[in-house]
Amino acid sequence: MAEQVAEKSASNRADELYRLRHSTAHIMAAAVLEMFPDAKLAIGPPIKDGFYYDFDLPRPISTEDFGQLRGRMIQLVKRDVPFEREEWPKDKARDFFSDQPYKLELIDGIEGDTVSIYKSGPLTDLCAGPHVESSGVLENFDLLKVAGAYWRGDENRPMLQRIYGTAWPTKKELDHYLYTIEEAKRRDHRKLGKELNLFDFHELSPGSVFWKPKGWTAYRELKNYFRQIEQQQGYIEICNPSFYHQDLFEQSGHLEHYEDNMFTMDVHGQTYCLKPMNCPDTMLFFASQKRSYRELPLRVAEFGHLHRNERPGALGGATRVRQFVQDDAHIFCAQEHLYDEIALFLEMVDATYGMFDMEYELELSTRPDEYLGELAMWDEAEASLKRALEEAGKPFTIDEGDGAFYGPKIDFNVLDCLGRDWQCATIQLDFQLPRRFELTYTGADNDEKTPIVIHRAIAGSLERFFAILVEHFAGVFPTWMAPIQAVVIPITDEQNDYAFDVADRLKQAGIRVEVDHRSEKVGYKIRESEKQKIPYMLVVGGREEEADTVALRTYQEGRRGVMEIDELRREIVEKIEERTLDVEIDRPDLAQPDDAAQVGQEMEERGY
RNA sequence: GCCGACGUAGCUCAGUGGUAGAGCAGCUCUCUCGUAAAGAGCAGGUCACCGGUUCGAGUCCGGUCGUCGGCUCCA
Repeated sequence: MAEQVAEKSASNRADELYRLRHSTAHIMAAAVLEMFPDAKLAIGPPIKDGFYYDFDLPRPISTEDFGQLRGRMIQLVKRDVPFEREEWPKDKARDFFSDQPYKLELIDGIEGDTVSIYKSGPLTDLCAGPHVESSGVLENFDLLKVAGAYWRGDENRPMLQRIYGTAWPTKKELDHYLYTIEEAKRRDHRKLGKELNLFDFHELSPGSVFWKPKGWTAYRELKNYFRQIEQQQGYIEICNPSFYHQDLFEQSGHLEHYEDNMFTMDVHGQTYCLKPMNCPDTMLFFASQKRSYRELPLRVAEFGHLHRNERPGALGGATRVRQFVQDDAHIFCAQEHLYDEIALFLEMVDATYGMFDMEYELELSTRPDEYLGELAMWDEAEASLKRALEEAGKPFTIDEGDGAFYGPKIDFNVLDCLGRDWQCATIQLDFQLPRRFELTYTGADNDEKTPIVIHRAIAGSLERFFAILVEHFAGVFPTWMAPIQAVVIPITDEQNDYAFDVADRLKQAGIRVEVDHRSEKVGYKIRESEKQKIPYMLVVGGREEEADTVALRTYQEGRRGVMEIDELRREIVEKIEERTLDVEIDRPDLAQPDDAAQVGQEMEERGY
């Protein structure tokens, strides 16, 4: 019952935001028409957090035009122009929109003999509605950015200019939203990566991460974690080459489907390719010896370096790169292993994301219209996936028909600080690849059988996952991942020897510790350590040296007072060994006022 | 790849056609200091790259590369 009420109120809220944002889009279109009477209008829907409208304009528009555009919109809001709905026969609409080619195309796509029209001030627009009653309530908006967008999302059709804006019922919500945008920029992994000296980029290798010592240390810790849980779950790890004769990808089918994304090179008259995925060469591993049913399920991990030739405009930070490593593994198994393998993987994903306190969403994609393999196999595989999901007790959505032609899959999406969702973990069943490589194992009945392959990754791209973690933590790594876990700060040069002695004692326990022995004041060194987000700061002066202690300050808790070195060492070592999440995940900037996230999801589901 | 914006010192950024600037970081010296910035001095630039206009280009124009925001694609 309570749930129903909540649903209803979210619905009302979604309706309100829908009307508000959709109407603001119309007001913007009206203002654009005032500025550019020849503008051709495309579509202007509400979206999560705001709205956009696509235009075909006589000249490029830029944020420099926002002042004027905003001013004209405010005028329309102040005039409180009503939104009036009319129902027109299609012929009348075609006549009216005769110089608006995109509207004409939309009219042709609408069912029935009539279309609905909304008039608001100078704008008469083809629109299904609904809208607010009049524009007076639309005062809490702002214009955000301009972007290019293809008409109907088709890259073969004209490129339009899209203006993005945001709109809220109250000034408070608008201000909060604008604040979240600023706050999100502050924790952008590209900015933090530079400030914390984690990684770099260089134009001589676009789309590649240059790992610096600090970032590489944290990255290695992350990779070690994946190695460890895989090893605990009975995975074996291999390391194969990065480039292959193209025949490998001919056989796997990648050349046919993926060639545009592959780097190829001529080697003594033969064509070689950098591998874009680990699957084909893992097939070679399986085929490298005679296999028995006793070996199954065979879980083979490979942290291979992958190269994909992304289009220049698609690159971005460490989240979208040309070379990366996946925490990839392929499980060779029989039909009867499917359920257990899927269930085991769901546990691993949940444990990992839980360890980082990350939210994620699950989506099951089922058999597409064009598929390969036997129907019965598909049905059984999908049933296994569904049952594992249900028994894991996590909510999931089903995307019917969105599976790959070679098998169904589950995708796991996590949200980054900008609210973008990234596909990280994935588990895909594959009935085709083993056949293409003619893989077999000997069954208990001495028959040769074809295994099923499961592709799976928890982080997906380690580079991307690392970037998401940086944003998630706002640069404050838990102690086990921190590049420098402790810094010893002598108060004067007198304590330098003692400081190095303390550092040595911690180093012996495997703790990453440095001594800041520069001739600077304590305050200065503390400030530097705070800025570098070092979890443990150990101040040593005359008193500490005398008593063989340190004055402890931590990033999370501030001053903690004097501590014995053994006790401190135990505390840090335990956190490292347990991989304790000893940082607060600070999400105030991610929090939406009330239920905007739910509303956003609902709007998405309705196809707004 | 497409649309748009941007590219000046290691970093953050000033510089509207007439001698390339600041803060921080770096180096040297002084200070030896008790929990988020001590002081002084020095050094640091082919203004992304290529071409054009001009007596003269960081500045104007064209191209290339890169970065960013989107679109398309996607881990």
